[in-house]
Amino acid sequence: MEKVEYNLDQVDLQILRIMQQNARTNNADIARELGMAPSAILERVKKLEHKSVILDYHTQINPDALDQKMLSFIFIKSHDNIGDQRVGLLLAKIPEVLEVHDIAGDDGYLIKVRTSDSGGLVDLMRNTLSQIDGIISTRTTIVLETVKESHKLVIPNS
Amino acid sequence: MEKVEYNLDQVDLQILRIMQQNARTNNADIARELGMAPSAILERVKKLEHKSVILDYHTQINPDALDQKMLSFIFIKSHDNIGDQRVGLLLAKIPEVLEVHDIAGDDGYLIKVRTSDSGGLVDLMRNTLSQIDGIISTRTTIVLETVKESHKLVIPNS
DNA sequence: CATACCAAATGAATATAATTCAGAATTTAC
DNA sequence: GTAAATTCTGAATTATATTCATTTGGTATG
Repeated sequence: MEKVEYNLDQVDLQILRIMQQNARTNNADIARELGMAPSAILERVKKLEHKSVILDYHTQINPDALDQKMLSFIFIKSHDNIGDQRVGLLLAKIPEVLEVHDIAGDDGYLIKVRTSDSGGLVDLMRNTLSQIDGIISTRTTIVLETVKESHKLVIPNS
Repeated sequence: MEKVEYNLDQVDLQILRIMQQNARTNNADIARELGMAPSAILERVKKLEHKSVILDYHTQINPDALDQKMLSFIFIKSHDNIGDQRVGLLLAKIPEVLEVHDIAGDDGYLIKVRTSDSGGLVDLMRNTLSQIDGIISTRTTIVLETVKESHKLVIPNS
């Protein structure tokens, strides 16, 4: 783990707040909102990108529109030891697997998976997960309905 | 549930693919890449927004930089009946609660929570969750490390 | 088939925004 | 305090967004 200093000031936080709300807000608008020159904002945004404060600009697409109506969470018990993430890294390579979290307690992972339907989930488990050596067991939780799905972090006021 | 036709053609899918990769890719670049006029792309993007195919443009911020190092998933058993989501909606209002999923089987919810540290999590559970009437029990899963966290859907080739 | 119709694309014109950079202002470190 | 570094401004240039009249292509219809 590297020690990194992020050192965000008030203006940085405001920029992040605006861009987290809408990643396509343009420089000029941000500048107007903060009462600064667009060039200053541009520099700051680039710096935030370089410092890996901003990781990505992402378009959230309606899963229904792409016929990915099914969401599931799967707990996976593995033979991975502490510090080893072989199984985790293999899971991460699967496109339908959106998230892979190494969790405490159970020497296992929690993964988030999107498929078209239950058939797609079964296929994934039969054809892909079963190919991964080191998986001991799985426990699947099916999402009936998503009430909230945000990626917006709480940005401190100061 | 409304019946909606999304009717995405090849060009739409390509646009989505590009924009999912980088939400800040500009119109002109997309147009160049697809060999079309920028104005045509603009129209399509606006239509995708109106049709709610594109839901949001979101900046993914490094949680460490905002001192939100702790990620947890909490299973919540509630008194909500089928079709009722009172507890779910209350959970959704909590800013630290990024996701709320109504899950099958347990008449409960799975929520994703980001806090600064374990103290922040304890605070949240003591001060906020405990205020919600109808929660029967909680089971917390702590994330040691996130191996993958993507929001990119699998976009079909055709 | 010809015609009308609709949806979507082009391309030119205009309005805005991004980007660069020199110089001024501010902050930081000693 | 002062030098060095950082950040800001504002003007100039380049590039992009946006609008819109016109064209194109597909499809239904008499």
